[in-house]
Amino acid sequence: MARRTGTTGAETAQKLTESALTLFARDGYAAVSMRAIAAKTGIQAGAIYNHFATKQDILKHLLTAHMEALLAAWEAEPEAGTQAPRAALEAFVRFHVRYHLDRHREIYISYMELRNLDDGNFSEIRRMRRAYEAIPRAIIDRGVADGSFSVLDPQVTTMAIIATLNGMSIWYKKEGRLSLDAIEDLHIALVTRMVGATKGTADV
Amino acid sequence: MARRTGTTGAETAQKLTESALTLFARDGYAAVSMRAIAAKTGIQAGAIYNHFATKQDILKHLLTAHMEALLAAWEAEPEAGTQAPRAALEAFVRFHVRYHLDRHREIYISYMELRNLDDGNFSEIRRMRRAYEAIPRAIIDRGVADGSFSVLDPQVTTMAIIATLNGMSIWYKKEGRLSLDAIEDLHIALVTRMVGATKGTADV
Amino acid sequence: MARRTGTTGAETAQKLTESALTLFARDGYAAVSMRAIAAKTGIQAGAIYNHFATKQDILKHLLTAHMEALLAAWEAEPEAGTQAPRAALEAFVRFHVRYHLDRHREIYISYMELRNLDDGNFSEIRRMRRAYEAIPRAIIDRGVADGSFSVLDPQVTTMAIIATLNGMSIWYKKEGRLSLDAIEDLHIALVTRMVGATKGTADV
Amino acid sequence: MARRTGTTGAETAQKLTESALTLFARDGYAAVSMRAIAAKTGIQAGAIYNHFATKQDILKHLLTAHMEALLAAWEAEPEAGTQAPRAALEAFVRFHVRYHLDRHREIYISYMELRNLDDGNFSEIRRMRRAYEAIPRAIIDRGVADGSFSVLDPQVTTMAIIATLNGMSIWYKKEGRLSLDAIEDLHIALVTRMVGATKGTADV
DNA sequence: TATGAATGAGCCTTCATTCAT
DNA sequence: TATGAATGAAGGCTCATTCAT
Repeated sequence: MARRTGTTGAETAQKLTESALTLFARDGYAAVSMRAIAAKTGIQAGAIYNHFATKQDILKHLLTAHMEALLAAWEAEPEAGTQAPRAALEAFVRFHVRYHLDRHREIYISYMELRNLDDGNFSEIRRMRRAYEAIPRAIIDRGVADGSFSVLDPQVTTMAIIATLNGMSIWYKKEGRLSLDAIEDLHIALVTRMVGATKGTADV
Repeated sequence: MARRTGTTGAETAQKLTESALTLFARDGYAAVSMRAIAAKTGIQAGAIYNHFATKQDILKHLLTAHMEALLAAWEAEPEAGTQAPRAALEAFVRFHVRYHLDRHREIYISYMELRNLDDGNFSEIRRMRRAYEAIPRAIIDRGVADGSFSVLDPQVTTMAIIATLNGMSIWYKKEGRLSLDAIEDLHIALVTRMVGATKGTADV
Repeated sequence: MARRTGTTGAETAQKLTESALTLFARDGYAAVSMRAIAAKTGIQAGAIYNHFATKQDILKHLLTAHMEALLAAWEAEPEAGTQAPRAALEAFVRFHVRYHLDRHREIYISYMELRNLDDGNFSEIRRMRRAYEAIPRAIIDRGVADGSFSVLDPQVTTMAIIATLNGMSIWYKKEGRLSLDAIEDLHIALVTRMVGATKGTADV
Repeated sequence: MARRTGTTGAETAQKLTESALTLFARDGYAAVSMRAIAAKTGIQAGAIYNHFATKQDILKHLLTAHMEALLAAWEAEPEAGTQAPRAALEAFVRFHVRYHLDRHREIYISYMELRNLDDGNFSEIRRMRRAYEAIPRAIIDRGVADGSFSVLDPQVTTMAIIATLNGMSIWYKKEGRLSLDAIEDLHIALVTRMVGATKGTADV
């Protein structure tokens, strides 16, 4: 029939992305049907196409929006990237932990659904992901350069830090044993050790 | 329309698991069709059912076989778990790195396809995975107890180590910049730092 | 790829039941494919699922609709069940013959496809069938009670009458040797004899 | 592998027909797979083809064997067809009831699975069935000719008798309310009435 | 914008049958 | 004769997508 009174296209689109995010994270992109997304949203499958051209577009939108917001959020951090390496790394860890606290689903599909992106979309997301990974890498490089850090291999160390932080973003539950503050402190300590920080405030 | 001369069932079953492993790792369980597995194996889709009852069974077999072999391999390690914490952790890292060197696909699907397992199968795999994760955890606990290690939280540290090692297992390519020996050394160093090892031979 | 101009869902559903009825009656439920039903209806197989959830549902619908209509038609008969036994039995035979005249297929699948119903559906149809068979049984009981009929066993007599009438419904063809009136008269005579009617108008 | 010691082909073939008879009667020809027949027999599906060329052949064999045995059994009846109409009809009913007592399955598939026969097989079975139906028809004709019976239409009466007897063969259970003798007597009485027998012993 | 009906492709699985062993 | 592995076709059903309304 027609639009239900009081709803707007933007609202529907927003609800659709929310539904898709939940379902993709829970069941995986390939296992989620357009009908399932529509049902969770309270509309029929055909109506999705008023908002997204394809199922692929929904995934792309989810991942792009997440990465863009993530990068923008880091940019918005006060003094992002301007601090001394030790403080910068600590700030990055804190930022990552806090930013992903309510974004389990986003970070999960960001790593699980990459292979379901079409080539072009994949490249775009990979570019953004690399931009994000470049943040800790740059901090490490600066730390190595000024002697704050001592690492055997900056790239491997970066990968290990990213893996540790992403892993945590997935398993961490607010209701769990550890508070957010504790999680932050633990990971700052871990990361500090991984880079072989030799001086500064947060020594563990 | 019958068996081709010279073939046996065991051969076909083996080829099927190999095909499925490759395809599941590349495209994901849900995106791989029985026809695709059959085609890669050189048979018709229907013939798969002489070897596996369902598509789900193939996945289960792949994951179970991998986890069983992994646990058995660790058990077969000389002095597994009997060494001092520092040496034991080093041995574990070395084992993990070497064991997974040619098993990108297995470790990948072990983490990516868990959600595609039926409930019963999922529980079984999770149990085995926890058994594997208990290995570094036990080493850490021993190290904390005897003062070899200093960690803020043994569980979080274990998770971080697992995440680091698994991440590496996925991105590492033999033809890449780093040799296997280098990868081993780098990760031993990283993990040693993560546990705050305070004494012993492998200090970095 | 969408609805063809001028068609409606109700029309398609109606055509589907008609197609299924014909095919089930001719080839049997198990031997008829959804594709065959769709083809006879002029749509693709997948479109059937906009109207029926499963193949089983089509069969259930066919049988339920038939039995409901049959029972409702008897209820709608003037003086249904209020006449004297002899007249009531005659009315029932006449009703059965006339009602099934154009319903060869319905009565055929009602007896042939019962075993292809799922348990729940089977029970429901059996209940309705028993309600229909209770009609002649009640008449016979009344006739026995008031001395109009003389039967050795009311239940066996009822079964024999039902078998006779259903058999006729299946082999009778309008274009055949016998007119509808003749068929009616012949079966009234047969049934009258079967119940050992001892008095009344329709004596043969 | 090879033949299991102590079994012969004839034994296997016999067990196969028994399995098929049970399964066809219970689930219908189309719903029974060669694998199901093999499993019930204790062999693999492929081995069936040492005994029957096709699934269709099994059905044909079942129906042909049943009809041949039925006709032969009637031929073997003492004085078959030589008695006076009244006695002959009584003998036929008695024969039919007794012969089918342990042959629910045979008579059931004889009526249910006709449509699953290929054209040639169908014709052959129909010919035999007609030969069987000709038996009561001939008796009726003789009875009408000599004044023992009074029927409005011999063909319709024959069909009604066949329908009554077949129906009984299907619903009758040995453990039920009625003994075999009672069933015989009841049906002799019913059939006697249906043909309007005017004189003779078995008057009811 | 949304619905509901349709398409055409594809999916997992089953099946009758064949044949090397 | 029997097994076990294979084929090729088909079956019920789902799906992304389209489009008249």
